[in-house]
Amino acid sequence: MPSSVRDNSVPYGLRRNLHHPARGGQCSAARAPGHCSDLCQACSDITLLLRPSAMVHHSLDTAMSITPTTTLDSMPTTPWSPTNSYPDVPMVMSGFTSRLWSHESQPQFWSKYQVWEWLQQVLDMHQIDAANIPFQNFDMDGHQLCSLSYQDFIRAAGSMGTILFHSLTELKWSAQCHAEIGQLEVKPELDFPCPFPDVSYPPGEIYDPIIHPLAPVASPTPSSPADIKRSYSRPHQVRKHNPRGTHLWEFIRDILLSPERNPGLIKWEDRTEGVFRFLKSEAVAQLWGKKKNNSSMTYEKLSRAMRYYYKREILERVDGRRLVYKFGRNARGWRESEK
DNA sequence: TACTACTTTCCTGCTT
DNA sequence: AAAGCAGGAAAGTAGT
Repeated sequence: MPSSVRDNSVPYGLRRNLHHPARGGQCSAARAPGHCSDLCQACSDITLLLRPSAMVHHSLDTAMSITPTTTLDSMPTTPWSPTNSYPDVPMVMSGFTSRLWSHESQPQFWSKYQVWEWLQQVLDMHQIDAANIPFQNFDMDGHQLCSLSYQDFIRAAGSMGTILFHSLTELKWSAQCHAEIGQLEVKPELDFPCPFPDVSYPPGEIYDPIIHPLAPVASPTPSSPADIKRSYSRPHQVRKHNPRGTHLWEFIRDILLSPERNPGLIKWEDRTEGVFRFLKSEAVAQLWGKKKNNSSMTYEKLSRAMRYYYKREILERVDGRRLVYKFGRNARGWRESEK
């Protein structure tokens, strides 16, 4: 239908139902967040994602006082990584329990070794040369690390201090989010004041795995601190310019690779085969819309874009399963071996 | 400015 | 009945 004859004064969801009488009554809030007086699932999901302020303040107040249970010399029994911190289990909000956010994933409980791992992974994520960070200044465990102020980070790591502080803050935030997520009061709020003035996102902005790629997913875990230092010897790498910004499939991929920042949105169905499923389809669409500054983004539109990827073999069809997609031969960066 | 790649919007028909 | 999938068509957006 030519756009000239489209009735754009009527929301598409309603227009569609007008054209499609079988579709009356779907929640239009998913298509127009903030305009729904009754809570629907999508609104609730978004709220959970966008409303961390209370949790964060609580996190900052209380996290520091937690007594570490690890010693300086204790070594982790398992490598610290988002993948093994988050087993492939359903991660819907309501079912999110503390077993998915174990002590070893909380910065407060890190050993000295884990602090170094974190340093390495932040550097990997930002492709920063290790020479930029004086490791001797971070010869401490997680409890001590968490007690550092922003200024302490600046003193310890110079310009890198901001990145490190930012990363640690997010991890503490995540830890607290996950600890409290089950008790979280659900309200239809879409904006929140940024809790970290020194490292703030723009007002109302939510975590974006592309803009803020702080989740440590970049590299294999070294077997020792010595390996960590050796791995830093490579020259500083420059990110490949992506003139179009992040594509949808990359956005989806990065959510999958950073589940601790977007719990319960998308989950791997088959990690090895690249099969994944949307758990909160409208929430993902809202997140994508937020990134594209498009408040009217819906899963319906997002899924159309996803279907275009079939032709380009960035995605493959998964027949007979709703909300399930599979990375295709032209998708890059999702395999564990590619990290 | 034109071209291009990619995404978004709208739609119908169908399936789950 | 509602939600999701498939895919055509066209418009919008942004980089070159």
